[in-house]
Amino acid sequence: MNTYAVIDFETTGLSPGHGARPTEIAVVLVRRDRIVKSYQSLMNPGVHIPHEIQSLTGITNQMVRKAPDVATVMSAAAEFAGDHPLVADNASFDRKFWDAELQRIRRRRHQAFVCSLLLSRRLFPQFPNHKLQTLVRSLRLPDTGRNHRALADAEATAHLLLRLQQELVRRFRLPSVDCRLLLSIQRACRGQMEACVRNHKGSRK
DNA sequence: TGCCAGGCCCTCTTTAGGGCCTT
Repeated sequence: MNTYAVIDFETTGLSPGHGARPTEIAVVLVRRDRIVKSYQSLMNPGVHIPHEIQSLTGITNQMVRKAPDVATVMSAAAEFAGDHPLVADNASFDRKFWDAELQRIRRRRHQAFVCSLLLSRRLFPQFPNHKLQTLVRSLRLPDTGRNHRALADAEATAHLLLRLQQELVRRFRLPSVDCRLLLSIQRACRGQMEACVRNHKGSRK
C-alpha cells in the first residue's frame, strides 16, 4: 500500500544542535489519493519559547506548560507514523528534529524522507517562490487553517504531495508514482527529471 | 566578547558566496 506519513514540527528555534526543541507535531497519513488519518499534539519543550516564535506560531509558553513532555509525544508520533515513508516541506528541517528527538528516546528512523519543497522546485520552477503558503495559493490547494500550526501545515503539505503526484502522472503519463520515483526526482539535478522518469519506467518493465 | 542552522540551489562558480526555506 502506497502510504505516506506527512509530518510538521513547530519548534522553539531552527536547530536542535543549538538547543531548540519541538513544541507541536502533526502526522498526517496519506493513502492513495486522500488523507486517511491524522495525529496532532502540543508538547512541553522544557525550554523557553522566544517571543518572536510565539508571535509566528501562536504557541505560547502558557499553552505548552501543561502539555505532555516531548518524549511522550514523540513516542506516540513515531508509533503513528510507523514504517511509512516520511514527507515534510523542507524536510532537512523536520528530519533534524525527528532524528534528534527519536535519539533522545533511544529510537531510530528506518524510513526515507521525501521533501515537498525540493519536488516543488523541480516541477514548478516558474513560481515566484516555493514557500508552502505560496504553493497552496498558486496550486489552489484546500485552505487547511492557520499556517505555522503543525496540523494545518502538515495537511497543506499532504495536499501538496497529492498534487505533485498528480502532476507527475499527468506530465509523464505514468500509471502511478511511488516513493522511489519521488526520492529519485528530488535528488536529481535541474534538467534531469525526465531522465529519472525514463529510468523509472525502464526499471518497471 | 561576540557569534551562533544547515541543506539545497544558482551563478558574475567550481580554490565561493549568497539566496531560499523551515521555526
